[in-house]
Amino acid sequence: MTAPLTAPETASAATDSRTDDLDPRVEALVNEVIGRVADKWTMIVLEVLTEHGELRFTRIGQLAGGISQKMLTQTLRQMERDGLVVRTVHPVIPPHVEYRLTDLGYTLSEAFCGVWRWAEANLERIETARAAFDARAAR
Amino acid sequence: MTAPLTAPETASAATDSRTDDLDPRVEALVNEVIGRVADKWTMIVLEVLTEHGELRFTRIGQLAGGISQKMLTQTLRQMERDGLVVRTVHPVIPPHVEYRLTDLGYTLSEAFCGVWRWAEANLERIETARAAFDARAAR
DNA sequence: CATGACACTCTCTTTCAGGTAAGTACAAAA
DNA sequence: TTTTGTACTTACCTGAAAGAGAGTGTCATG
Repeated sequence: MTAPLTAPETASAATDSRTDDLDPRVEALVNEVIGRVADKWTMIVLEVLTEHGELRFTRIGQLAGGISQKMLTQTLRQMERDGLVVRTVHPVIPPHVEYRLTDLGYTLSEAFCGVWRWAEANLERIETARAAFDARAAR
Repeated sequence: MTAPLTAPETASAATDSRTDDLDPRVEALVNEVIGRVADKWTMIVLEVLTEHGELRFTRIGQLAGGISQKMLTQTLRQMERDGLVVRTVHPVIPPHVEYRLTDLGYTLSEAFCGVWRWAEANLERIETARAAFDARAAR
């Protein structure tokens, strides 16, 4: 048995090995939510909408840069489902659909801002660390 | 031409469509860093090490839950390379290797804490939104 | 001499995210 | 009548990620 690295459950079930520190199912949901939200395109769309306010489909695609229609639709749908954006359809002849962040979307955007700032602030440190590591490994 | 959704570059190169707000290459790097760091296993290992301090390989695997040795090694290597963890090898007979977060690792952990907290705080809102969306879509 | 402990490493196979390209619906404009 | 614009679907395909499972090196122990 070399696989998944399981904890020795045989030992004290009381002491436990701290598999859950807060809650069993909350942690799972939090992970799932983060997993979805930490998605590349979701983050980019979030940023685009944060900076430009209400936009329509094609425009978001342009501003996001390099996203396919398929992924854009998909991302937007998920975000709508999660309550991060509102989709407003104007029933006119050439379709006209607008997207904008909800309050929830904005708060998420702010939360991510911390990570974004961290990345910006520590870019150099990371590159230095990488260079050092690679140099060490080269031997 | 149905693909990648490009911006109309034909128009004023001066006005630009705000493809870069801060920096062309910095943004790319930031994205790359976030992409790596926002990885599922990286976040989990980060959390485990934040909460338990210095740990050895197998123990991290147990605490992370469900990670394969392969992914654990890979994740840990990347984190080491990026300067997020230090790997200490004690050259004894059955190998003994310990991992702990660097200062950089801690700061990242803190930055992520914001997102984590956001997820915890808004779980219900998200679930409600999803339920509402699914109900609407069911028609 | 076989076994076990520990931290990997290697290979094989499956899964799936995401890209490409084409199609749909509808009406107004050319 | 063909084209245009807009916001999507749908079908197909591929490369990369990740999981399973076995193998490696080393020495102490039984």
